[in-house]
Amino acid sequence: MRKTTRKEEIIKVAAKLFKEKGYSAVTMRDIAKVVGVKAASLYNHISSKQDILATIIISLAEEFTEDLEEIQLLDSTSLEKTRRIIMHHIDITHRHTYEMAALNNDWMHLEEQLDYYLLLRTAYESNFREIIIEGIKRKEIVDTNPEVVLFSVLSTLRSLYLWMPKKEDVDYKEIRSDLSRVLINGIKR
Amino acid sequence: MRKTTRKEEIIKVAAKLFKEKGYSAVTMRDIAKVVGVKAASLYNHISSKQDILATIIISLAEEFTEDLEEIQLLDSTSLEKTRRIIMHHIDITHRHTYEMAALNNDWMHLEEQLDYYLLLRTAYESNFREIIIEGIKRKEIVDTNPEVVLFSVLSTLRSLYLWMPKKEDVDYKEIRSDLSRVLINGIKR
DNA sequence: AGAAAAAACTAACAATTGTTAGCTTCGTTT
DNA sequence: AAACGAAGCTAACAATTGTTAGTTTTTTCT
Repeated sequence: MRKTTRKEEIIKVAAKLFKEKGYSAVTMRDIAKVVGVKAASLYNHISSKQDILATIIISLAEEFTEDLEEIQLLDSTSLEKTRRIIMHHIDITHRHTYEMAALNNDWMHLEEQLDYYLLLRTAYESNFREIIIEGIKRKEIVDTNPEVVLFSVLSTLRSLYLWMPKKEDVDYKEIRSDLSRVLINGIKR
Repeated sequence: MRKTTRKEEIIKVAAKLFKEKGYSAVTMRDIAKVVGVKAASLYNHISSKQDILATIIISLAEEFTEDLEEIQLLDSTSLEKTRRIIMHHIDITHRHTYEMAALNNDWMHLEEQLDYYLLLRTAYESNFREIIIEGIKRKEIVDTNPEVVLFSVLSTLRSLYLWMPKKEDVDYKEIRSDLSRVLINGIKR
């Protein structure tokens, strides 16, 4: 049982608020109020508002990158690799629901780290696209514009954070199996 | 050929900026600069920043509502109704790409009109859900949690605005047929 | 051409923003 | 008990925000 530091608490609170109103609409005073502290006190733990955003987004983006690199090395069919990407995506979203909102909606407010983030994102999409193209070649995946296949899967996964928390009544593993089935059905040949 | 009024121009420029940075991060001075005018001059045409946002979101939400009500009255299978919803959604996004971003990301910044917007959205989702449930009953749609089916389709459609403008090279009608095929494949029995 | 209306401008406002400086309080270690 | 560092506080700052008032320019209509 790790004890969460104040810094981690601030970042978690910030992520939750960013999800509700977006980075720009959240003030340091908003974050401080939820943490139970004055705004100036936050600066004993973090160096800037921008720093909070970058921490949230970059660590999440790196987790996605690592997962995908691992999957690429597997000796599996393209469809199986795609299924694993979907599963990982659902798992990460389940663990980091608020952070996913920032990743999706507030990345353009990154400053120093913007280029690095875009690099990670582009690489992720390229690698996923390659898997899909390979799957189409091997006749595992339906012969449709690969861009459309990539988009239809990825956009659903990326929106999952909006929907995940509302459905705690529905079992998480049930969602995972139902959703991956629907997504795979859409693209398998 | 209707001549676009200054008010319409302001709203269009605002929508484009809202898409790029989000409502909260866009200032009246940003909008004014693109229009080619001083910020104070905007107020000869619109009554507030909030008014711009509400105009964008509510008119789009009402268009979705009207389309869906029309589809509900049709004497078709559930799968055919779903196919039409998908087509309409793609068409609207094609015509109002920037506005879709505000609808998706900035609705929470509505004030007076927030409740009305939520009413429209809830009704839209309920009506769509009913069509899906009916389709599952009639064994046209795969027997999966209807919430998952609804979400997987709707989240892809709602993200389309992010992707539509990049792919002007791909023919719009080709996207429409490819994407609707993938989505329908995912859910049909 | 001249009047009226529409739309632009300048200047300013009150509020809110992220952040810093300097000081105090608390818990821990010696 | 004394000393120290971590983490809180108050007060303030310079910049930016949406918006208004008052004035001037431009367009429209007779």
